[in-house]
Amino acid sequence: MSDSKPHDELETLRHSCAHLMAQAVQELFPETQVTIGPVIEDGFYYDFSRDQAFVPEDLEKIQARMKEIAAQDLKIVRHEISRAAAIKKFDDMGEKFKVEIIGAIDDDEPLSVYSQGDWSDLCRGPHVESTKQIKVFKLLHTSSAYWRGDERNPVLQRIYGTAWNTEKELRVYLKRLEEAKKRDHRKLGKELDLYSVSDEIGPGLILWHPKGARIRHLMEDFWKREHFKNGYEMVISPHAAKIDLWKTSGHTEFYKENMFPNMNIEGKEYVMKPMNCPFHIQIFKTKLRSYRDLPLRFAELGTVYRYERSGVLHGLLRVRGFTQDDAHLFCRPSQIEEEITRVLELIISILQSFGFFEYKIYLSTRPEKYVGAEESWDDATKALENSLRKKKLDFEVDPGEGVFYGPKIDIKIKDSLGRHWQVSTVQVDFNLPERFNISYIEEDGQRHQPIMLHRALMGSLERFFGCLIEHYAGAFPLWLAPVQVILLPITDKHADYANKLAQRLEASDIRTEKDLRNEKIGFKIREAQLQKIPYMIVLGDKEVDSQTLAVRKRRSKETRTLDFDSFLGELKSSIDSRRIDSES
RNA sequence: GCCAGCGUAGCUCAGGGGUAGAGCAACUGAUUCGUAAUCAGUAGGUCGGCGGUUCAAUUCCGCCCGCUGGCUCCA
Repeated sequence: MSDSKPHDELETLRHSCAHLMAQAVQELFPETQVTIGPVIEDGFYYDFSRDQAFVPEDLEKIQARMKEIAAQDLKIVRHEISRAAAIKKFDDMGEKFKVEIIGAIDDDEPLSVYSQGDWSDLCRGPHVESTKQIKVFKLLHTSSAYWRGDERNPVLQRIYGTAWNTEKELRVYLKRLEEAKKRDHRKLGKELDLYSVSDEIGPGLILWHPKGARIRHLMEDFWKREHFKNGYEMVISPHAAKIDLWKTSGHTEFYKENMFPNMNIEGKEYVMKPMNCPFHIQIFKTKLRSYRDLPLRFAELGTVYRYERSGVLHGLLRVRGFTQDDAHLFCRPSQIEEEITRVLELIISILQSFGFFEYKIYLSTRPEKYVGAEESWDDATKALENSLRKKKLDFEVDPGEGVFYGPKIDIKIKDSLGRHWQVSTVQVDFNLPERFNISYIEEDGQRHQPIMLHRALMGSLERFFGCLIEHYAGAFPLWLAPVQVILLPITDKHADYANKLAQRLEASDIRTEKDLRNEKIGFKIREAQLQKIPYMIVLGDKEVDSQTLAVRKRRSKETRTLDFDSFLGELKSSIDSRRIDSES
């Protein structure tokens, strides 16, 4: 089986490698049935039907067998086969999943079988010519998956692997995996004392430790300043509301499976909020709005609670309570494009400030099931598209992938390891204005329904923080570093000078720590380095005598001797410009 | 939630049917030192929880909780 994308050479190799693996598995474990084995980013997987799961030792055996089969130089041959013959062939082999696959293929599409030695598989191809060409590969891990991704279907055993043209490419890839492991925000979160989750509190609920919270405050402060500058007003809403609000909004109908169950307060049902929008709408509704008031931009760092199945929780990236950097814009239809453009500008500017310069942007259009008039959808989609073009942002259209209430733009950031994370989103909403029956008075003196836009830039602060940790491998740029400077006196004779400097730095809003412990300087440097503190200041007799600082940066071993003012000047210029360079 | 694996000191991990061990961290003392680990000592654990098997369970079994890798979904 294969996906429908055109195959490049490496994909063909990987696909053939998946076949090679399937052959090895069936030779070693004859009771196993094959299903599908597509190419994925950086490798491939194959789903097998088998009662027992594969264990790591099995992977070694399978991999060894693959090497043997590859060495046999089996020619990989394609033949077309009639539908009836195909069904009979795979039915005889007891491959009931393959039979099912054939049943799902269009009648007019030719069926092909690829054989290598006595092993064959239904497959569209293409494949390499011989098993011998598959030299560089490694099986990575196993997991389970449902047949066709549906949990009502049988459970399959999946094996993931990777294949490359050269040993060197494989080594580079494995190195990248290792690097990603080192940068894992869960590992760094512990090592740098940024956050934790507690069994006693509950899974998916984050405790921000002082250093993590420090960064969060910096993120929030920056975010708020930028929003005030850009014509937003801050609102604050509670964490729970009566169930009726969510009935009106439609959440109990469309979002129920993601909501925390109701709680009963004096006989009334309340629910933790999974979104902020209904609250902002209530604020909009507290008075009669004129077209002169629009656009109205309500922003909130709003903490929401969503039920996520326990198995999907993941560090900071997938949690049950998180804070969205949310905003809802109410505008006239003619203002959509301008507003979207402004949102896009703000998104790009903020993401760049945090060090993300590459994006993948998706425009999702009307799905099959939708609310609102077709014409409004077309206009809004056009407005989104125009804004993207005006800002010269490359994007892909995801046809029919919009949410039922309106078209949207999603933005994924690319981190320093080339991984993509969904963060920003801008969505047009035709549903809530209708459900809550909101209106404003137009120039014509009549009530009109405003257009409502939802948008988030960082998405969730938790997730964004997780991305930041991994993007910087914990070595935050100076403006974000929880501790910016650490003072390291060589002996306790120099402690007074350190205290004095600390005071002066703190008075200038520099986040400063001092290490007055009775330890050798090498030890203090090592710890500061492991804590990824941007600036280490060594203070000994020389510095005290000359009233200077021996400055060592986290990324270089060189030290420079600076006076206080020029050191402070260097810090300030980096902080004020939110510099993201490898040096700071 | 489902499949698989894991859960031993604050952290990283070893061990294993006869009620536990290392390194780092913590604490105490000595050392006052110039750019990635100074030395010595002390203390620290109902071996995730609850049941079961057994003369005896941290070890074997069951259930529960949590974590990890996936499946599905999404900020």
